[in-house]
Amino acid sequence: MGVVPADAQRAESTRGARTGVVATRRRGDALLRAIFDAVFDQLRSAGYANLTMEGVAAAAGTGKTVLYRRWATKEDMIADALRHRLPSPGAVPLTGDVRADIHALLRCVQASFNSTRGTAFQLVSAEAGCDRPAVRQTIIDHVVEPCIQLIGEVLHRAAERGEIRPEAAGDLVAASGPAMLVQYSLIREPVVPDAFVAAVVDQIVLPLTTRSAGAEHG
Amino acid sequence: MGVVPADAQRAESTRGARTGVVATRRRGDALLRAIFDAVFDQLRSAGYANLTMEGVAAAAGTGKTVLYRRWATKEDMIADALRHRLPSPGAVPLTGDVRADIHALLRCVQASFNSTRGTAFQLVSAEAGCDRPAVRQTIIDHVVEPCIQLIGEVLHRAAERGEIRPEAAGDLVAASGPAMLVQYSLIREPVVPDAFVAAVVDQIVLPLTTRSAGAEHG
DNA sequence: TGCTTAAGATACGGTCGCGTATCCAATTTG
DNA sequence: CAAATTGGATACGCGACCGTATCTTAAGCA
Repeated sequence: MGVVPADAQRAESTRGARTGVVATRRRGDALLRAIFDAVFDQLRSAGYANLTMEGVAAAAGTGKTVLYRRWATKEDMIADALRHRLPSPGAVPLTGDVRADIHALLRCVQASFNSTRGTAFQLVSAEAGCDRPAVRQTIIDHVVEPCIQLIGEVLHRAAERGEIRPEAAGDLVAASGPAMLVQYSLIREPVVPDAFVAAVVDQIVLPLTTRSAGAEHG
Repeated sequence: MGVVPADAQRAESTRGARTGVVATRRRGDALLRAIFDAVFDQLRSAGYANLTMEGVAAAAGTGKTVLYRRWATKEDMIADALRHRLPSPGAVPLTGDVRADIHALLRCVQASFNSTRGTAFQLVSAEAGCDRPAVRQTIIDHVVEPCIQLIGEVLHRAAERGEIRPEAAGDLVAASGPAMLVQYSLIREPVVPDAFVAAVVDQIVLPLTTRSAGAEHG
């Protein structure tokens, strides 16, 4: 073996069957993109618990070798995939309009689901409370915390301008928007629709900021 | 082998080291409780992805045999553990007082975290968006949906009595409380403190129900 | 065109966990 | 106390996946 005509096998290789193309060999970014697609594909179909390097390699139409050349562990690979796909809340331009800014920041959280095929929070919580939270922290640090933080700042400045009631500029209100999106992704379906984001802004976050609301509670 | 004195080994068995007791053999419910403790222990320390039957057996001070006598698969075992440990929202007595009832129902969601060592939502989302959500559905069906449902009814009746604004009796407001608790458990720490539940009631849910709130939005 | 780099197939030993079978001993039952 | 039951310890074959090594060949570059 090894002396057999290799081209015969090559003709019906896995990759050919997947793309339908005559097996053009990918490199660099194109390959990387295919791998990341495969990662989220696998997360979605098999779940985090059952994701394997071999499965990802097969889904990407490549070999384990290629993966191990880039990442030492499964966690590294996933964390890297996230870093490439997750949006950056810090890059969201803020206008000063409370409604628009909160909406923009929540769409950022929404994008973190949709850009990862709805698996982002699956990842966060697959390791929740676990002793070694490897992947989990990537998402929290990269998207959720910054978004809550920025929403908090938006609220705080609005409160200083007197646009909203001062009590609304607290941690809980700032966290309410992201919480609703997470909830939706977990309970309903992985991908959060635009309409839901808008509904959260108008029926949850903004109502909490209006002048008279909640004065008698607390 | 097999003819060696078995008592010599028995003296320093795993179970003895764990309980400090002279290895009294458990049965029925006592054994079941030890197994469920071990399940949540393992979920917490190793995570859902790394939970194994052998690990649970070892942690419970028993053998795989005992587990397989009761459950066919890992998922069955975990689902059963949940069914035994999760609170029943339907059993919460409702008084008619909006604040008290919502508080009671949210404490039920809180209890679903704390009674499972904070692993309940870890489980929900470990399989979020996955093709075969085995364990996930148990928690959603058993606690989260009923709680949201009941909160919705409480709000609805309060709206009919004119105690809260009618728009607040919608799905989003009903879901906001549980969403905040899930968020906390995932982002901050697995176990949700009492004070946080109270803060959610008074700073999020109730403010959303007050008369004037949010009239101009949406 | 020839050289260098990296893709991708394949094979391999090793480990881990699965699920079963087997046997022994502790409880419970009558 | 004898019988029936169930807990508990191994042992074992099996398959999946890991991580590495090897080799061929396509892609990019000078």
